[in-house]
Amino acid sequence: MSEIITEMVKEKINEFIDRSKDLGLKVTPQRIAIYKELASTDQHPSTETIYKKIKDYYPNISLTTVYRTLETFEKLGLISVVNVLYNAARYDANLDPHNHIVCTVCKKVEDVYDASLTTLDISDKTLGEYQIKGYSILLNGVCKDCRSN
Amino acid sequence: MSEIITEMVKEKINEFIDRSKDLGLKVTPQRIAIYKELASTDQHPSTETIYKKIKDYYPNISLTTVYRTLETFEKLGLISVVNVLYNAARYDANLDPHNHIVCTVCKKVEDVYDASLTTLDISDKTLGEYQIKGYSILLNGVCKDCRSN
DNA sequence: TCTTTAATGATAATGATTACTATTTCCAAA
DNA sequence: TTTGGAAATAGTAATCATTATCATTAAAGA
Ligand SMILES: [Mn+2]
Ligand SMILES: [Mn+2]
Ligand SMILES: [Zn+2]
Ligand SMILES: [Zn+2]
Repeated sequence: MSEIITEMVKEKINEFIDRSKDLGLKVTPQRIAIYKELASTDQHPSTETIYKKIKDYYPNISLTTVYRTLETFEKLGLISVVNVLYNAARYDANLDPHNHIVCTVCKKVEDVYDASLTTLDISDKTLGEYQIKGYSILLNGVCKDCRSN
Repeated sequence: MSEIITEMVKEKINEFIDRSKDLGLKVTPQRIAIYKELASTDQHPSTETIYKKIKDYYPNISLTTVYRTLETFEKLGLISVVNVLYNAARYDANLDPHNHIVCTVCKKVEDVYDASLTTLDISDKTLGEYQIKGYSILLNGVCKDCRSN
């Protein structure tokens, strides 16, 4: 299992490197580390969380670099921001169509795959004044752990 | 028109006062001012914006009070938070079922009334592990002004 | 009116993010 | 393979939004 994940992550990193080159982004060890951490989890980590993980094996990476890099990746569409909480931004390297649910108690963010939520027809509905680009659905509830607490 | 809005707002304020009493909240001039500003607009203002408006006629109101009061109102369900941007929280006194669209350029937030978006069946779908409370849909696009720019 | 307790205002503290700048490093061209 | 220069990084200071603290004030029931 962990082997398979590692292989998948390796693939993703290679794709990431290719895309970086296409985009004219320099491929640095920091950027690879940041992308790798994000691609290795489905936890939607914050900047700080990613920073701490990398610190373990790359002790002199700068928090500033992590902030800047995540922002760069996001602007270029290499990753996405999961805008869920009112404090820290949470990131996601998974670009497959999906939505998220947040536990209102422990603030955990999990993926929700449901075709009926990713295929809403919003083209003509809504405000005619807007040129609609997309939408995101954020569900909220209480997770199993927090219910049994 | 402006007369009619004023009447509607007056009504809302009276309802707000009644609800406050029911909830055991003290009715203070600060609270009335904050609720009034929020009930008078469809712009989804931030704390800072509300604070500045009130300052004009109530110069010694404290920014802290505005923060604290909006949080109190939100916790009690008197208003809602529109979680759209990554910086400041935006509030809404309009509790009718509706969603929001953000202009990705100017960050304006507008209401979207569309029954098909407010009546999604999320009860059984999604993660069985969660006890679902609700959902919010955030559309994004470019507004008319920003397209003609 | 009096009393109690919640609410407020002033200010300090915190947490997340951004700005700045000197130094380093990627990488394309020679 | 070297090398020049632009891009990226690290370290630090600054900023912005929000929260904590605490002494003072005021709403509202007795
Ligand atoms: Mn996700
Ligand atoms: Mn609204
Ligand atoms: Zn939970
Ligand atoms: Zn706009």
